Amino acid sequence: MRVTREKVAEHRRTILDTASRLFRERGFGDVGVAEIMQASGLTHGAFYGHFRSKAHLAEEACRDAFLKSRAKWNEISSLWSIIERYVSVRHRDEPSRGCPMSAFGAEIARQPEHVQTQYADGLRHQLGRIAELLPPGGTPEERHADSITLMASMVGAITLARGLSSTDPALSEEILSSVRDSLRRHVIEEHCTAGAHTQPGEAAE
Amino acid sequence: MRVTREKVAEHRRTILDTASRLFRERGFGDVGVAEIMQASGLTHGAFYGHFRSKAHLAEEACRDAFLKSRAKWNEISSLWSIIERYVSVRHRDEPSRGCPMSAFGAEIARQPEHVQTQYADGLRHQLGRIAELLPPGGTPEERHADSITLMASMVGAITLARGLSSTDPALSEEILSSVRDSLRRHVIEEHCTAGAHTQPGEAAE
DNA sequence: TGTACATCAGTGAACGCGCGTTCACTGATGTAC
DNA sequence: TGTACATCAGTGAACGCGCGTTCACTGATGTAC
Repeated sequence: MRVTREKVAEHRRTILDTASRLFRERGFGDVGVAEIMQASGLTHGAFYGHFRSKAHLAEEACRDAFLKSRAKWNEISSLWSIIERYVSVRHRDEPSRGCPMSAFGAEIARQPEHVQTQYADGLRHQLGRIAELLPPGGTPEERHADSITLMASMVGAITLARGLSSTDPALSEEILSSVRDSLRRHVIEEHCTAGAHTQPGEAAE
Repeated sequence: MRVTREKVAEHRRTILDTASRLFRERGFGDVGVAEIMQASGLTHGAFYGHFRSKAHLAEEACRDAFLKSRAKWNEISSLWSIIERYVSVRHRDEPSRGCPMSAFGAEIARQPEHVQTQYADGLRHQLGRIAELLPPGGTPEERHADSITLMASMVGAITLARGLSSTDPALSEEILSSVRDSLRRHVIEEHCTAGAHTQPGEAAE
């Protein structure tokens, strides 16, 4: 049965939100069109009125996940706050609401190129945001390189911590705290004029 | 037709090698039993004479991938050599012969628990090996924490670099070189007595 | 060492199942008068 | 504003396909004499 134009737009957004969430939680391959539609309160047949294919949905869902991530990061005004929230037990346990880079992991490299393009765009934006929040100092190239190493540490920490959360929760949390502490020291020592060159143990909050 | 006992053992090893390679290259979900058997020179029906199920093969393949990785790391006697080889274009482009941690990424957390257990065991061994190679100094806890942060950086770098290698190869290589340089500075400056406290730019090879 | 037979690794057809996708149909919405 | 009809979003059965797994069968291997 036909529905209002407003409902159509609403359904499309719901499908996109649901897909963005489920794909991050369980990957592109393990989530089917039927499941996404059912979780969106519709039947699978209606899917192709909204999206041309599952691959096209994956592309838009990837873009959507990065947009949501960007919105969060733009609301946070300090680098340490981003690190603290990213490298956390909460983020580890909620991939469906978390960063697409950590959620998609190795799988993104096996997706169609138009999906990978969304990933690349999103990643560049996140790196830019980190560079903005990096304490002043250094050339643009150095700041860019610092953003990259910081991002890699955060993604690696979440990836490893998630892989261990069921079978070795103690080591999983240790990974998060070790990387978090290391990044705190790094950000505070190397860039903040106030706390520069203090010993790791005495680093100020 | 029946084959010799030697052939049986050889077939099992071939299946395991092939699976270990294909799973790392394309993930557990995207590689089927039939494909593994065909690549091993057998028909799919023979599979269940060697393994109880695909999940059991996944467990053994995960274990096998870590054993191969450990063997490589044990042959390398310096931390910088491990970093240099791990955070490289070559490793990025050959996941099938590379580190299972970077290859499995987020997917490992969705595998059966007995597969995740192999992952946890393997990860602990790799961390131990890094701790052994870390320059002397610091408490065991500090050395353990250092191993973790180093491992996280390496895994994050390869994961991100692989996700970008098709759509933004320049940034992909930049990720590898930035993280590699950062780790070289970190390892040399903070631990090596000879090169301690030199400026990043003048750090010795 | 040679023969007769039991064992069993490998083959390939077949199983049920869930996947992405298509399509004839339904009935409420949007539109023309 | 009210009526008649064309439009089209959503439904659910059906499509071909590949998946993991099973099984009757084959024929070379291993073994008992």
